Amino acid sequence: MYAIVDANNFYASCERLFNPTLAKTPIVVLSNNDGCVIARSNEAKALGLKMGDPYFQIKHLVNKHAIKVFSSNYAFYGDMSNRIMTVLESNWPETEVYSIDEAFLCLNSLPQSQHTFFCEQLQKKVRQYTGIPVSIGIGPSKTLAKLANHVAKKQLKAPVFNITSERQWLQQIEVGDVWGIGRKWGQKLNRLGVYTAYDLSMVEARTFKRKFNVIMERTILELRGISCIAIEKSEPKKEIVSSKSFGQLQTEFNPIAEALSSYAARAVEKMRKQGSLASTISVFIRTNPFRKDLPYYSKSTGFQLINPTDDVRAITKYAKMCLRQIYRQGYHYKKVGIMLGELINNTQCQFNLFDSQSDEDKEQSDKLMQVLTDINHKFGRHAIHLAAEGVNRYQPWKMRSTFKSPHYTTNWHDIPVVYAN
DNA sequence: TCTGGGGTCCTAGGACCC
DNA sequence: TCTGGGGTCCTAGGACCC
Repeated sequence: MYAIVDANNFYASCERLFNPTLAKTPIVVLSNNDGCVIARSNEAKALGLKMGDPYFQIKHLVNKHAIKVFSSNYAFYGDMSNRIMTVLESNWPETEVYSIDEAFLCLNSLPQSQHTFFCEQLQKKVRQYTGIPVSIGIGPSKTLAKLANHVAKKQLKAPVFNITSERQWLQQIEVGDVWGIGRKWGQKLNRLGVYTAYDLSMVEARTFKRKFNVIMERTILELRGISCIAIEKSEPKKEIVSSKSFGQLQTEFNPIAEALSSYAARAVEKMRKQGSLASTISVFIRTNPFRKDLPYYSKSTGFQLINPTDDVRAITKYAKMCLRQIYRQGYHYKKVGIMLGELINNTQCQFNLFDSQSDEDKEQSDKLMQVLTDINHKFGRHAIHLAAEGVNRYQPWKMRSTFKSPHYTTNWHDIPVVYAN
């Protein structure tokens, strides 16, 4: 038996948390660069705003209905996420953090009769300790728990729903809303006469494995209540990507190299946090695919490192080498990014037989990197960085973030002040 | 003017091995 | 006429998730 805890309109709920006057106001949160809608409060959903709508296309609705708009504030959402996960983990041992706003619990060690009550208590506790409303779905497989959560939110408007003895709900759920069925598969299933979650649970699993793949077979079995996907403990990432669209299109090499250097630093930071070294590095660059009036260009390149490393100087140097290979003058670039791959544990590094780097070099690099990490941890990200990231205050490639809320919970200067009379 | 970022898994096909 | 059987590794592309 599984439960899935899923925050309601997570980013929108976070923005509301320190701004209670917005309790009834429609809210949307935009993606990086203030590009698309990625979160909506219930009021905004009711006004017909869709996930992924480009902001510039919905601006008229924003004005018409006085919708409150926020740029995404991941430092804030990430911190709220940690708080929620801490509440869950300290109240239940078998939890799996599944995404920034979701966690699975394995309930097998609790008697069936207590599942619903336990989750109701947990739901209240999260609300009380963090201020964020969550919904919990319960079922005999992860897929059914997700489905129960969907029913709780969309149909019942209830905080907790246990689908175990209420399987008739499967007939109410469109097959495209099933966890693991995306747009393409949803359409293909419709063409095969499968329209609801119930329909899918009744098809012959082996036939559909042939028509799709083994993931489809598992989803079918899971819908029947046969659990095929267990709780997974968090593994280190196998690859780490850092990329962003520019605030304005870029044509020159230098600002793009600056942006790339800053993403490289970000990628290294993430990689060092999980204790890995990169064995491969690749860089990609592309123009804006939506601009039909400008020539399109997209290219990537990369290479294998002889010595896996987590030294930001080395990785930045190699990244810029890659960029030099693929940069062409005359294009309007929209995005650049770096990918660190074949990550290995930094304690299991296999040294190269023909390694020219001495042990002292390595030791010094390790120490230097640790000092950088420590300084930035103490004085804030970016307190110290490579000059390659740029030293001018004006960075034309920086993303737009026009409507960003304060870092309420992660920055001393942004902590809200409350006056009591 | 304006359209996100970061991941994982699976399959097919080609190259290669004995 | 007829052309083995069994395997690994790599890559590209497509699908999915949040």
